[in-house]
Amino acid sequence: MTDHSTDPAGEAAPAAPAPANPHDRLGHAIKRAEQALIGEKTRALRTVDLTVPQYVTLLLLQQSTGMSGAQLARGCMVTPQTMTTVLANLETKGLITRETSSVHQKVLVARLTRSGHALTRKADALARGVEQRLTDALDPAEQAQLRNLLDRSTAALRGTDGGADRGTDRGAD
Amino acid sequence: MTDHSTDPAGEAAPAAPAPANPHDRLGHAIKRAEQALIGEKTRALRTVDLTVPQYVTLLLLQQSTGMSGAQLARGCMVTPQTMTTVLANLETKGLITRETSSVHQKVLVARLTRSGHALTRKADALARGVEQRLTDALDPAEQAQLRNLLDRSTAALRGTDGGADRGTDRGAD
DNA sequence: GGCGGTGTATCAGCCCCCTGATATAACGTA
DNA sequence: TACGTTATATCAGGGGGCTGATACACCGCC
Repeated sequence: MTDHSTDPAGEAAPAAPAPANPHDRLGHAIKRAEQALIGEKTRALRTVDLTVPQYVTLLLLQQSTGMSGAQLARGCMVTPQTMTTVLANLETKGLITRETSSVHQKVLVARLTRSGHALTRKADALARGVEQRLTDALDPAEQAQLRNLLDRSTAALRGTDGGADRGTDRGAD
Repeated sequence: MTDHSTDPAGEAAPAAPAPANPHDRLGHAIKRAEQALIGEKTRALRTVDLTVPQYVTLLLLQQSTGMSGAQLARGCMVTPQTMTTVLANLETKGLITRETSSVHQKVLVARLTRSGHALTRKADALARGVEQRLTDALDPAEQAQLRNLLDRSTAALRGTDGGADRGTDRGAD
């Protein structure tokens, strides 16, 4: 949209609408990168009518079929409740089937259907395309550097010093 | 928690529950860092009964009062629809007031109330505490490096070469 | 003066994600 | 065998985010 200088809420905003952030937080850069990543992936996957969580779940199932909902939740780093709805949506689409485990009456294991396999391959190609933009923009040394810095940031954020528990420990990837 | 080796869905999962990811994507590191960041901020802000989007909105209003919903949406990088619900929740809490702009009948401008100002200061202190963990873990050179790599990643992801529009162009921060 | 484009706000519907609570199945141990 | 622990799945409720669609106000142009 470029920008519109009409600014109809004019009676305030003494400086600019987005003034130079006094706390130009490093966290903001992380957030923007993640937002760009998930946004582009969402756009790419929309062409096959999949959301990002749905795609990640399918990918996990392609790698090792017959996982339970709880396993998938851990693998996708979401709560079991969230995975329940994702799986329900995937089943509605006919991409997976769920049946009780042969070794545990309570467990529902999920498997890709034929069309689920096909769509997963298509979706993965699309998602890799987005990821490719990252690896194209950074040389291998920079990629390693970025990964290192991010991992250290993650560790620092997750406390390890705070002492308190992490609530639902979904971080135990 | 830790891990349980029972693995009741056993009839599948030929390898481990979370097999070494064949595509050990860089994007995953970004996602994890952002998830840790927002998770810790959420935890910190819960003590003052605020969500992250609510806090960001308050912070924007503190910096320049009287912004419209659309301006706030752009500043927070969310859609106007989302901002509508955030503002409604903030108004219910008595932290902001909204009134029609003097220059545009259609526009509702938001202002912090007295308690809104007070809570924003408290919340900002909490959020800064989380951000502090980042700056403590990385020396200044590394921080600059991380910011640089993230910004380049964001730019690469957002295309600038893809040519297509970005859908709702909320990226115009 | 009428008209369309732009900006704004909001409703509706859907998905994701969380916390909290509940119910059931398998396992280990007394 | 009875009991408690663990893991599982699911329901209920709420916040947030998106797209799509609708409605109103302003502005500029004809």
